[in-house]
Amino acid sequence: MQNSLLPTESDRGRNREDLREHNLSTVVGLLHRFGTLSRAQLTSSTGLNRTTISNLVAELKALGIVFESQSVGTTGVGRPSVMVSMSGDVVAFAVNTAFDATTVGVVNLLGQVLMKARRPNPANLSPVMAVQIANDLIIHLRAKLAPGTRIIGVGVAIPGQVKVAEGIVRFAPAFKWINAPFGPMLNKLSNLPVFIDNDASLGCLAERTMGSARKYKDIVYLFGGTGVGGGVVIDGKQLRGATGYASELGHVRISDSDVEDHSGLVGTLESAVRRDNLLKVLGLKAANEDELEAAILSTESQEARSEFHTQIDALGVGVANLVNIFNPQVVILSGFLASLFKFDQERLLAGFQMHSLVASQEEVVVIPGRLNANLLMIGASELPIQALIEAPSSISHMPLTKGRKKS
Amino acid sequence: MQNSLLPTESDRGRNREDLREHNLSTVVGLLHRFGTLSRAQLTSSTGLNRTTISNLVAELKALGIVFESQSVGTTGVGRPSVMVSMSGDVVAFAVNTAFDATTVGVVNLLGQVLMKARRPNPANLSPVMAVQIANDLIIHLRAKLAPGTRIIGVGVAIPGQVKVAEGIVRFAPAFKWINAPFGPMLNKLSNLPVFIDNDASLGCLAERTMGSARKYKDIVYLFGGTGVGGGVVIDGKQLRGATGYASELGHVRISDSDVEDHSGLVGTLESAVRRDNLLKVLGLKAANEDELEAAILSTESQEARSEFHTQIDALGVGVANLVNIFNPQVVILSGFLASLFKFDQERLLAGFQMHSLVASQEEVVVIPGRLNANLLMIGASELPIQALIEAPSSISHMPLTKGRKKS
DNA sequence: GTGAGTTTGTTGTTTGAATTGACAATTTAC
DNA sequence: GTAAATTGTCAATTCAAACAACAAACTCAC
Repeated sequence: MQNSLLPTESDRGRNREDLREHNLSTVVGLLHRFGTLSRAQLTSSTGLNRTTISNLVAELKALGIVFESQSVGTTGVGRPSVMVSMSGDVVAFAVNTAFDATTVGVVNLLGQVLMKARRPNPANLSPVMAVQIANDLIIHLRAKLAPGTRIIGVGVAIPGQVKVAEGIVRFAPAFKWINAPFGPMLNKLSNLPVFIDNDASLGCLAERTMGSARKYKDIVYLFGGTGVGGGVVIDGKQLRGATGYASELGHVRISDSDVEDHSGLVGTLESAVRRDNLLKVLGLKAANEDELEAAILSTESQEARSEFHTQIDALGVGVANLVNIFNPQVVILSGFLASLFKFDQERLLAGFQMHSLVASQEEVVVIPGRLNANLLMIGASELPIQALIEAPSSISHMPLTKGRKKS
Repeated sequence: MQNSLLPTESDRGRNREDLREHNLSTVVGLLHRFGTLSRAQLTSSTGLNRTTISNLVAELKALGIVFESQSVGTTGVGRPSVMVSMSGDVVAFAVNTAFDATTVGVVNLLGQVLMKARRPNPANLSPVMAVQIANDLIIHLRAKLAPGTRIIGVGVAIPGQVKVAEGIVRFAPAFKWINAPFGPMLNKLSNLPVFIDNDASLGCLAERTMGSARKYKDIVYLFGGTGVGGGVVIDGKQLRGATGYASELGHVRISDSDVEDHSGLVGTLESAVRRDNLLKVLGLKAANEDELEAAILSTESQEARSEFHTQIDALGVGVANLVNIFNPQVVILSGFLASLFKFDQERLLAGFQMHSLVASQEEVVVIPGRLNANLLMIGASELPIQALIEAPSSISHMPLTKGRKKS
C-alpha cells in the first residue's frame, strides 16, 4: 500500500454495536432538539420499528438520559403514545471566559440554564488564573446540584482561536494568550471531560439549537462583540476546519483600506464594522447590548447615522461574500450586528444583493439572532451535549453528584 | 409536535441492511481511492473481521464491481493475501460542456480515462443543442464499449451555477442560460442517471481523487479559466450549500474597485485576477494552458511582470480570506492561477501570510494542481462514482452493454 | 353506553450481518 | 525440515432489528 495515502477514521466499518449506538444517538438527538416526543413520533421520525424504539428508549431510560410519562390531553384516535423526555438530572457546565469576567452555568439536556455564577476577571488574566477561576465557579455550582445529578462535562467558550482536538487556545488577542493548554488544565482540576471552542462558533451552535436557526441546517452566523466573529453550520454539522480555526469570518479582507482589526489584519470586515466606532459617534463610554441597540435606534445625530450607514454597507459586502461562498439557508446577525440590521434593514439587504450572485441570494434569509443573555451558556453546553449525543452509552462513565436521589 | 421543526433525513434510524450497505460502501470507497488492496489490508483498514471482509468482497464480486487476483511478489511471512481490485468493466460517462466545445469521456472506477470524444459547439449554444451534442457523443462512445461493460451514469461539468439536486443549470453566463433543465433532458435522451455540478467544484473533486489533494480531506481549490471558480472539500465531503451553489470563490469581493467580473459583481477576486489581462499584456490573442504558462514564465516585459504582480497580490488576498474562513490543510491553485503561482511563489505566499491569521496559516500548504488535460473528465466521472460508492448494490439496476462478455 | 375502528404497546419468534473459534493453507525464518 | 506467522474458510454463535399476533387504550357514530 502507498503509505502516503493512509486510510482515515471514516474508512472504518461498522458492526452491530455501532448500529445500536447510532440509533440511540438518533433518538437522543431528536429529543435534544424537540424536548419531548412520543414514542410514536420517534417511530415515524426514525423509520424504525415500534419494537425497536421501545427497546432503544428502555436502554436510554436505564442510562438515565430520558424518562417516560403519560401523554396529557387528547391526541386523536387510537391508544395514546407514551411521551419520552430528556432527563433533568443530566447537566453540563458551560464556561465563558470573556475579557471582563468569567461566567459558568449549569445547563441541562434541553438547553435550559439552571444556574449561573459570574466572577470578574483580574487584569492581565493568565491562562492558569482563568482556569482556576472557572474551576472555582464549577465547584461552587456543583455543590448546589441536586443529589444524583449526572454531569457529562464542561464546555468552554473562548474569544480566540482554539485547537479544538487538543483543547489548546492557540491565540486569544484579548488576553494575549498564545498556546495556552486551557482544556487539559481544566480537565485536570475539575476531573471532568472538557471541550473548548471559539465563542462565536458556539454562539452559532446556540442559535441553531435553541434560537433563530432551529429550522435550518445550512447556517452562516456573524457575531459583533468587541470584534466580529463567525460560525458556520453545513448540513447540520459545525464547520471546524483542519485544526479547529475555521469560520474566522470577521477577518476576511473586503476592502483596500489599511485600517487594522484586533488581530492586526487590514481592510477586514472587523476593521470596518466596529463597536468602538459606534460608541464614539454615540458619545458613549460603555454600554451593554441593550443600551447600545437602544442608542442606535433612537439617535438623531447625522454623524452617527452616517457611520451606521458606512458600517452597514461593509456588513452587506461581508454577508454577500459569505452567501457566495456557502450558499446557506440563513444568515444570522447577532450582537451589535443585529442592532445595525434593525437600524436599516433595507440598506443592508440592498448592499448584500448588489454583491452576491443572483442564484445564491434568492433562497437565503437574513435575520437577527434571538438569544442574548444565555447565548454562550447554551452554546458552550452544546459541546459536551453533542459528545453525549454522538455516544449516548458513554454516560455510564460520567460522575454522579454525591448523595442519593429519590428513585 | 411543533410542525416548524421537522425531523430531517439525518434523523432516520438504521437497520441491518443499512449496516451492510455502509460496509460495502466503505470497501468500495477504499478501493476507489487506493486502486488495489489485499483482503488483509481491507481488514485492518476497516477494522472488520476477516470473515466479514470475505463476505463483503464476495458480494461486490457478484455485483461485478470488483475482482480478485493472486498477489504477486513477496509480502512477508504468512499466507499471502488475495488482492482485490476495482473492475475495469464498470464505467461512467463524463461530459464537459465548455464554451467552445463539448467533450465526453469514458472513465472507469479507477479514474482512468479510457476514451474521449470532442465536438466544437456552435455559436449561441442552446441548452437543447448542448444536451443533443452530449448525447450524440455518448452514443458514439457507447458503441465502442466492450460487451458486458456496465455503465453507472453520466457526470456533467457546467461552467455556471447548478441546482445540483434537480439537475438544473440555474445560471451559466458563458451561454446565457437561465434555469436550463440540463440534467432531466439528458437523462431522458440517454436513459442513464445524470449528475451535474459546477466545473470548478468538479475540478476540486478530481484533484482530491487523483491529483495533488489525494492526501488531504480539508481542501480549498481555486481554478483560473475564463473566470475564477472554486471548490471546497470539508472533512472529505464536497461543500455544496443549501441548493448547490456554494463555493463561488471567485465572486468574493476583496477590494473597493468597481471593475466588474463575468457575473457583473465588482471588486471581486475574479475581477482582479483575469486571464484576458494576462493575454493582453503578453500580446497574445489566444493560448492554451501550456502556452500561456510558458509565456508567463519567459516574458521579459516589465508591463507584463507588473500586471502579474498585481494579480498575484489580489490572489494572495483571496487565498488568505479562504484560509481564514475554512482553515484547510491545503489550497490548490489550478489553471492560470497555477502559472501565476509558479511565476512568483514567494510574493504570493508573502501576500497570503500578510492577510491571514497566524494560526490558520501555519499548517496549510499552497500548491499547484497536477491534473490538466483530464481534469474535468475525472471530476465529472466522480459524481456517478460517488453515487455508486454510497449505494453499491444500486449497480444491479444499471444497464449493461449488449453482447456477452467472456466470464 | 356500546361496539366498531384506529393507533400504540408488548411478547415471542424470526432474520441476517458480524463475530468467534477451530482448522487448513501458504508463506518466511532458522 | 520444522516452527512461527499470517490469511482463508467453515460451522456455530450472537444480538439488534423486524415481524406477527394480540392486548390496551383511545375516538367516534349510533
